[in-house]
Amino acid sequence: MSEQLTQSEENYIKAIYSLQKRTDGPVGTNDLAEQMDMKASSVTDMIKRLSDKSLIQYKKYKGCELTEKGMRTALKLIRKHRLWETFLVEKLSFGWDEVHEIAEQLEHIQSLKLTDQLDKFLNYPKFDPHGDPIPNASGEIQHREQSYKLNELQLDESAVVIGVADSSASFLRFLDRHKINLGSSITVKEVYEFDDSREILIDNELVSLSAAATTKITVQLV
Amino acid sequence: MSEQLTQSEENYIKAIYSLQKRTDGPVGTNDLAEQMDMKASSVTDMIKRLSDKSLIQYKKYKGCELTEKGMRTALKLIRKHRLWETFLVEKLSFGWDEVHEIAEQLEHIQSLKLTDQLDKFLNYPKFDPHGDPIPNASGEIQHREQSYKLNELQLDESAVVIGVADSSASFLRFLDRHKINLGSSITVKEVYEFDDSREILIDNELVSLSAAATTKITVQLV
DNA sequence: TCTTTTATTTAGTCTTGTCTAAAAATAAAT
DNA sequence: ATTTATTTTTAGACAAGACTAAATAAAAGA
Repeated sequence: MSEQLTQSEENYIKAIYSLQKRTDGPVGTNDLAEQMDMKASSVTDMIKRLSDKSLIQYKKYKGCELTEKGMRTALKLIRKHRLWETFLVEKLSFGWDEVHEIAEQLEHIQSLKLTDQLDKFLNYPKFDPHGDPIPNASGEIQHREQSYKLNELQLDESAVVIGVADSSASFLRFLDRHKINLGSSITVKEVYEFDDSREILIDNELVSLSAAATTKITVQLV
Repeated sequence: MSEQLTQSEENYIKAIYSLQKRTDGPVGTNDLAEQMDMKASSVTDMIKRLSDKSLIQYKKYKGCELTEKGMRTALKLIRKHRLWETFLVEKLSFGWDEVHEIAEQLEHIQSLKLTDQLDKFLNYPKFDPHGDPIPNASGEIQHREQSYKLNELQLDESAVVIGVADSSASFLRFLDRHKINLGSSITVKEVYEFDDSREILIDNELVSLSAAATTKITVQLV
């Protein structure tokens, strides 16, 4: 059925997926090159290979887009990545800032059964440790109800943390040190207009968060 | 400290380790080529690379042997392989005939912490699902007490199965179908001299095993 | 010992995936 | 609309890791 892809090909597919989702429309060679941390010429080469395998649709100078097949491939990879991250955090007690790199390797392991058994072992989680949805075995993604960024909340509104918009190790460590986790309940206790920073009540403790921080924290009203 | 090896290099190291253990002495290029399912010329190339990285000691036309450093590398790989096999069987309910291939991929994942956390999660197992010893974090292997092959047992002797000398899927399926597992208690109820086959009592059931089968089953007397 | 066989290495080619430098196409600006 | 700037592609090179075919060293036999 699906011919084996190299790790490199898989990485390109994932990058195209995420750029495509972000900008909605064809992905440019330079943007892809930046995302992959590679030179544009290398990207052109790979784009041709992926196009030959009909994983993407590609017109010279016009950027590329995932085909249906490419989309399925991307979702499988994302599924694996997020399941492994969940495993690492929940079963092997890794911090959520430590798992990305390792999951980046684990997502390339080839075995449908492995993925599905892992899913079962973790009890079919719907969201990973960063709050991102995990596609199920058919590639379907469970979408969240209306969510907000923490900086959109007004005085005295309460919410629960469901995700982060920045998975850099530095930001995740920042959250850890402020005891902010997935599932944490928070209440806005003060909004300072001059810099849009907020005082947040979390676990009976008051912390002050800059706008730079609150724009990266996704919450759902309660 | 230890520079990153490619998967290919790691596979060669493992193959050299196992041949070296089997024959005790320098490993010939052709033997290695056969083990790796590759051509001798390719092996010569790789041997040079590994020698440059001082993982093996190599004299032209004289075969190769792992250095201390190469030995440590091999033991780390074997540790990872066997821990993953244990994980797959014990936590993800794989059959012991299904795990080798997947562990072959998982053993290349780079993260010391991952390996050690996995070890802890599995409660520091000393032996893998095939009865092979798992090196600890320092590369030390716990050796078994005196063990025998099942074909060496005489009438009415009892023992417990601790390993197999053939990990082919076909043989492991054979064991599964005869309900022979690691830890199974067995008693020899009959020895037929003409073909050296045996009747074995296992779980209150009598099964007949050919010499071909019994020579591949490792047991410890009880 | 000389010769034949076998094991090993060398030389040269191929593919994948990267690069640099240069050319060509598209987009932006005057 | 013509020039300038940007983006993308092409051409050619290189390293890793495999191959085939040919050469050479070592081992075995007569």
